[in-house]
Amino acid sequence: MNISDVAKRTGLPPKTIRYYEDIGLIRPARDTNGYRVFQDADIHKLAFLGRARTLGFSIEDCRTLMALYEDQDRNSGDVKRLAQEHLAHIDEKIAQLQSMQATLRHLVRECAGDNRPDCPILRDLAQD
Amino acid sequence: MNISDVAKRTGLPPKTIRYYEDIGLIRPARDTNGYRVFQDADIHKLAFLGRARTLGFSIEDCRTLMALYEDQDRNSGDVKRLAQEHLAHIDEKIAQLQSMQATLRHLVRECAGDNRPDCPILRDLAQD
DNA sequence: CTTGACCTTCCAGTGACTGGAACCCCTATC
DNA sequence: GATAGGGGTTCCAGTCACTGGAAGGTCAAG
Repeated sequence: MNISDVAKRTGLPPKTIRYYEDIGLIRPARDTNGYRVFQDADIHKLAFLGRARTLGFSIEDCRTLMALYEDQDRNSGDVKRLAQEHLAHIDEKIAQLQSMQATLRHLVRECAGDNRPDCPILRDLAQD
Repeated sequence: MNISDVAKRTGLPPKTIRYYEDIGLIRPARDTNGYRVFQDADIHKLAFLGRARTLGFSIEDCRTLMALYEDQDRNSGDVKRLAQEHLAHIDEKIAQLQSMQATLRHLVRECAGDNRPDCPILRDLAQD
């Protein structure tokens, strides 16, 4: 299979697939003309990576997760720890964003949003 | 005032303050020795920028907000629109993160996290 | 006069792609 | 056989908002 077919199958853009090869996450074979040839195993790996990325794991986490996936002697504890750390990270980000959200919602509600210059949002930013 | 004092006062690292000058957000004066000399107005601007950044506004948004702040003839509607767009962005991010959070929480709960290889997290990623 | 803490500029790296240029390959059609 | 198009390839630069580090100038204290 060529790269654009794989892109359709996995939902990953060709550029991203090439990038993943670049950084050593996959190693597709090559045809005599230099084109990448993807086997089922490559597609499986890319799907795995895509799913891990949509769950927000970093590329380095993905690398680790793939290694664990391929290691028959892994400990599920290692996977769980990674996932828990990532989850903690996400919890933190959500909290930060929610704090921004609350402040912004409040300010937006206060602001008339008309053609006059008076603006509670700017007043807040300037901390009057 | 020198840069490290300003850093303490505003909570922004010296590197960031220099960067903000680089991209034209501030224009501090210079001493004869080449050192930056910060006036109250500069510090005020930096505080404004710092606050806007903690609310998650992009640098370009900050530039626009500062311009609006300094424009006596502004319309608060322009400020409000910017804030609303940004808020929508944040809402979206939160929703994404919460979806990841829900999935990860579930998977982490399912995973034994012991020394055996069986792992629901990896099973999910591989979409068995 | 030296030490150490400032300050300066400039360059490179971060993460995870993404856009674009320049070029090769393959098939179909005129 | 020429050409058009739709693939593929590599490589370089840019994104965003800093951050680290090197190399060097400046200043106050002892």
